[in-house]
Amino acid sequence: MPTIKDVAAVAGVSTATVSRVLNGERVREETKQEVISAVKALGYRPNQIARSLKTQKTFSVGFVVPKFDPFFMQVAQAIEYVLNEKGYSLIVCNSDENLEREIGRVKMLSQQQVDGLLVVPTSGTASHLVELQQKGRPIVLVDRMVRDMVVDCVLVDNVNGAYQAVEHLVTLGHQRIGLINGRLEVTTGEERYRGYQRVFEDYNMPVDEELIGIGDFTIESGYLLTKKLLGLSEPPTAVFVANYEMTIGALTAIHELGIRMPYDLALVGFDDMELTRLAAPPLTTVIQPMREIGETAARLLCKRMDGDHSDYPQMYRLKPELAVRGSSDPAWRSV
Amino acid sequence: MPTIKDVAAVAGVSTATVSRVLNGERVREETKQEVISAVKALGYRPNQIARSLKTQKTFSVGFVVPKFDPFFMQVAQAIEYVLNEKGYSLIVCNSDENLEREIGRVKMLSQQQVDGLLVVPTSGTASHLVELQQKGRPIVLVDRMVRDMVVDCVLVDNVNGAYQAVEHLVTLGHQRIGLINGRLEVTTGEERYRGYQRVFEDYNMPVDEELIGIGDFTIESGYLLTKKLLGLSEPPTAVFVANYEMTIGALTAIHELGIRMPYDLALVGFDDMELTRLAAPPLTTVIQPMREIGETAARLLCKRMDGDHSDYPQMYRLKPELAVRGSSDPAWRSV
DNA sequence: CTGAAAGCGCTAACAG
DNA sequence: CTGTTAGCGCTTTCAG
Repeated sequence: MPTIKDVAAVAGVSTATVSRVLNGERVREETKQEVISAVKALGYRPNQIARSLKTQKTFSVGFVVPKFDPFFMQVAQAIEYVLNEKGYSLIVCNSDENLEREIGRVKMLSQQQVDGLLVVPTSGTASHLVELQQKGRPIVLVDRMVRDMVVDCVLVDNVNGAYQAVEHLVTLGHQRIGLINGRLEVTTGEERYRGYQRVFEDYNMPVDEELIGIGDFTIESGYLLTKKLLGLSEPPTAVFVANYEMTIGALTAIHELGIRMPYDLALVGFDDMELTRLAAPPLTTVIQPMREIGETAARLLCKRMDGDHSDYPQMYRLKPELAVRGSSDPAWRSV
Repeated sequence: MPTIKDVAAVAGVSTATVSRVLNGERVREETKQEVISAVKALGYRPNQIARSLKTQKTFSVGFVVPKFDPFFMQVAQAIEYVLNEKGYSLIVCNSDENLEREIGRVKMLSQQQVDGLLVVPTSGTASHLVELQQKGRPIVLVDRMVRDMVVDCVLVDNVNGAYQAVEHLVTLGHQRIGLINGRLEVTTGEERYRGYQRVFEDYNMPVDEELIGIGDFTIESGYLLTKKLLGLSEPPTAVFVANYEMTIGALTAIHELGIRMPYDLALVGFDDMELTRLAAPPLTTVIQPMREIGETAARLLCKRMDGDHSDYPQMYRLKPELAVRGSSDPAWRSV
């Protein structure tokens, strides 16, 4: 691999001049051309590592997700797109919904000297993030928050999303409405739970604790909790499932039990993936703006990496939207 | 951020000694302890960039995918897992099924000095990859091949997968079998096409070109091609759809047209995602071993990065498996 | 076993 | 406008 020295030698100039040409600084047109042809002749490409060491800028950012699932990957795609526009590359890491691993990944990214970090935190603990932050690396939390940390974040209004979902079920006349949710330490879990509760408050209905299932946002746990709820002596007539993976699990259980939606059970799920419209019947879901989440987070991070610290800390609360379809509404008809 | 110098100063030793401790070389136990406590006291973390510059090893590898879709992300997850075990981090890039972008991403990764590269090539052109390869960077192609390049690759036996799918349909008595496929320049497209053809050869049946739809592996094109096939004066009685995204598109069209599977139309799709078992009826699909693809590719790359060039070039052809379910087989019953 | 010193490839003052 | 020079933070001979 040729270095800047080789280029300088071939072009008959100093390395400084080559560097200037490479970085678009003013250089006499003639010498510039010589440098350029030397670069071409050698097939030279600047070594980003060396550049980074000097400039303290790596043009890479990390994104730590709890899972490579469709939701986070859609967000990742949007992030990657925005970042690449600005010359950054994205290092995607999987924390596996496990704090130990999350800490490991963050540490690794930190040592790789990423210019910024996007994290979907696995739990409420934040010390490893705070540490990084204090070293001056911009961090933006995505989709989930942590307590005890002042930090930029891009979130969805989960309370509102859950509220819309459950209120919709109430409006349809349901009283016994089950909730299938993830761990409450995860802010999305806690917020969706709050949205659920709030509907009961507002409509002055009692909450039956028996109908509240707490799992871990996986397909498996959605499946198990649904089975459990439907096996109660007085099963719910409607269920709200608080994320995509659990929705898949719930559907599996429902299919298995031969339960017909929306007649035997009305269901509102979460996230608008392909599955949603293709299921039979099509699923009523709370749609999260995945693309917008990613773009917003990436732009905010870029702003911070550019040294613009205005309005810190900034918190976005993007609005989810309820799409009513056949799984909840007997009157629903395809367009 | 403290540097190795600071640690050396605090510990009262030279930077060389600190480096030795950090890298596990033999150092007198006593001095070692002093270094360790200095490291802790300062919260020191080695700068991977500086280390990389010296050692010519970045402990990062790139993965270029045509899309952040479920199939590639499952593969990515497996890759990430294996790589992280060995201390590497994974930079995931999206070529958007576009050669220009692919070249851009590869160039970026090359400048980031990744230690190795995993690529799902967008097209048959390979010059940008050959170039990198000649610079001594290990490359492993994943899922797709390119012509005119001697390179390690981890592929699926697509001919066989398609063959199984189509033969299954023939066995069920179908004669007019549609094919919904991606571009033939993409090797997976070409191979699945060949598997389709081969069944017709082997069973001595004529291929009706009218029933062959060539799209681009997207949901949209799966949708359009399905509509087109089903709108023929003599529509097929069965369809084989050659990837997951197109399968989703096909299902959308089928639902829209109110066609009942498997009675009006038998369908075999590709890839075993959640959707598969939850669709009504459950989908017969060709299952690709996504996890194995990722693990195999990652291990092979690691081997190359470790300097082991035995059996070069190595080509894996992992075996897909046909899962027969209700969308093709009237006799199918859920377990 | 440890330290001094060179240098990985590049950029950025500072001179000229 | 261009060259010289001094590092960025780390590893690695080579001496001691």
